[in-house]
Amino acid sequence: MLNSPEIKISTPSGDGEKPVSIGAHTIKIACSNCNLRELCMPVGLTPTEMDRIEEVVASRRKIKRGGSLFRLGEKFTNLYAIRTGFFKTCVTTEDGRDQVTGFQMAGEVIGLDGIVNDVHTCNAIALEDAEVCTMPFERIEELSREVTALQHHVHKIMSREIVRENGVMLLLGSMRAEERLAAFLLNLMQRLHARGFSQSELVLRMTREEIGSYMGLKLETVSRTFSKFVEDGIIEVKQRHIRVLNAQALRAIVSTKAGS
Amino acid sequence: MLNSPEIKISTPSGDGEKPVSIGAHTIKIACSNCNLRELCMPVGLTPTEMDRIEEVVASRRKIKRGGSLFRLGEKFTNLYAIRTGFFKTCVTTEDGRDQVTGFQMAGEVIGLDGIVNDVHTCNAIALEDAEVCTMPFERIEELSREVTALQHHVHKIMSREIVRENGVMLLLGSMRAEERLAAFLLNLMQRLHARGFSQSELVLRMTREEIGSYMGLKLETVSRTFSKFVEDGIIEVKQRHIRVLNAQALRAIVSTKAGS
DNA sequence: CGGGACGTTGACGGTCGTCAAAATTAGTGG
DNA sequence: CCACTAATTTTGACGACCGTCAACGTCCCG
Repeated sequence: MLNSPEIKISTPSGDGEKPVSIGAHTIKIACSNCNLRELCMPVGLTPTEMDRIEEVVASRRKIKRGGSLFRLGEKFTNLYAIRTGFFKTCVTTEDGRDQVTGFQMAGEVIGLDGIVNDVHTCNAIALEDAEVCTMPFERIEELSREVTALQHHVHKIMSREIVRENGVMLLLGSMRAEERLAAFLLNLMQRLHARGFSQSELVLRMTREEIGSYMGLKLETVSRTFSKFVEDGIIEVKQRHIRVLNAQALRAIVSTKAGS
Repeated sequence: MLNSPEIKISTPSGDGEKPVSIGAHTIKIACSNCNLRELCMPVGLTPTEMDRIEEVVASRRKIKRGGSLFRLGEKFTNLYAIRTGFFKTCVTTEDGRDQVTGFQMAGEVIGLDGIVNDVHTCNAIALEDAEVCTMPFERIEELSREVTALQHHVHKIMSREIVRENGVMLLLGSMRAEERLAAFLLNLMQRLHARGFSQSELVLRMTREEIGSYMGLKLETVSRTFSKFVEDGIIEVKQRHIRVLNAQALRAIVSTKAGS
């Protein structure tokens, strides 16, 4: 609902092979070695195609926690594949409104909003120290004219984002606070699990206020609702550490026809 | 906010050249003659490219009011360009929830949700008798490998949809009923105006309930809010006919920092 | 003319936002 | 390592906004 559920990589790993420093230089970027390739890249590529796609990945870039990958109004030139870390994207209006439009984690692609007008329409902020692969969009377009699998892949990534946003609209338009937050937790768990993390434990990288913004709620409501889940024995909360004791109960909350 | 605002075609027309029947057959589909081409098609094509793109448009299809163009769960094969008529797209869940995710009018492309998994994830329902151009997605992909302008165009259309949905999320997540409906009316007006219709008068093709679903409100709230706008002298309402008396007031309502 | 879909309006209540205060944690500099 | 401040979180009291339920009015179409 919040994210398409079919993503599941086969070789999960906590941190994976970092760009190891040998003396003064760093090992060449190599998607073929990257444990996230099944998330970022098309499957079933020939070695030749793989090589060519690696050329698209121009460089890596590190972002400190709180720093921005791109900002609203900046010229669009690159898409970014997240290697490590956690981002939020948010739109802001002149009158000071601010809306988190998504949270992105390793293996996800960020920056698609910039394509229409060659300008980014949202901010991408790192919620923890992060590293991204920079992919000049012009080169993606060039190469996807030649490598059909890449073309498909780009289309699917964009379509997936559209479908994800449809799910968020459903959530914002018709669910009550408990349902929204249950869906939110389930979605995070599912995505983290697909990356090899625990099914039941997770660490929130964002504040209650950011969760609230994403879910169309105030931070107090987020806090209260978490507290209620704790009372009901559904989760344990210790600051940003959350342990899900009863995932089935969360699923039941989401699919309760109430509210509407 | 609800739709990207930069679309503006230069040769608007009320109904345009329909597929005129001459005797038993219909005039060949010709994008080059279509008055909507500036909405559906890339600009600056060579005549050769234009010819090739016309081959992609396989056929036309008429949908009666209330009929569906595609349904949730159906196999995805085509994108559709709306020639005439008005559609809604909506997602439904097992537990009976229903959320309108967008309203589409002439010149807009519909069906992008199906690309990720080759299955449509929403329903597209005609709100009035409609006609669409059917564009097999495989052929779009083929041709956009060869015609760069088409490739750009496809990417922009998808990105535009992502940005539109970001706007809706902002609206659903942080605006109050009056703000939502003011934004809704302004958006419809802007899109209709770009198609050559009046700046100030519009006919709603959807029910209060459908507006409410899109905006995350109940139909009673929609009705009440319209009534309030009437009291305030901002609009006139006669059933589905709406005349905007004070667009500036609507804009002021949207950008009031109130609410969140 | 009559039935059904759609729209309007009122009364009432629930959910969630607002405001405020206190508790806990994180971050910073000595 | 500790003190101190800022940031985040929790909890409570209260009220506003909007949903719910209900009744009535209007339009459309056979």
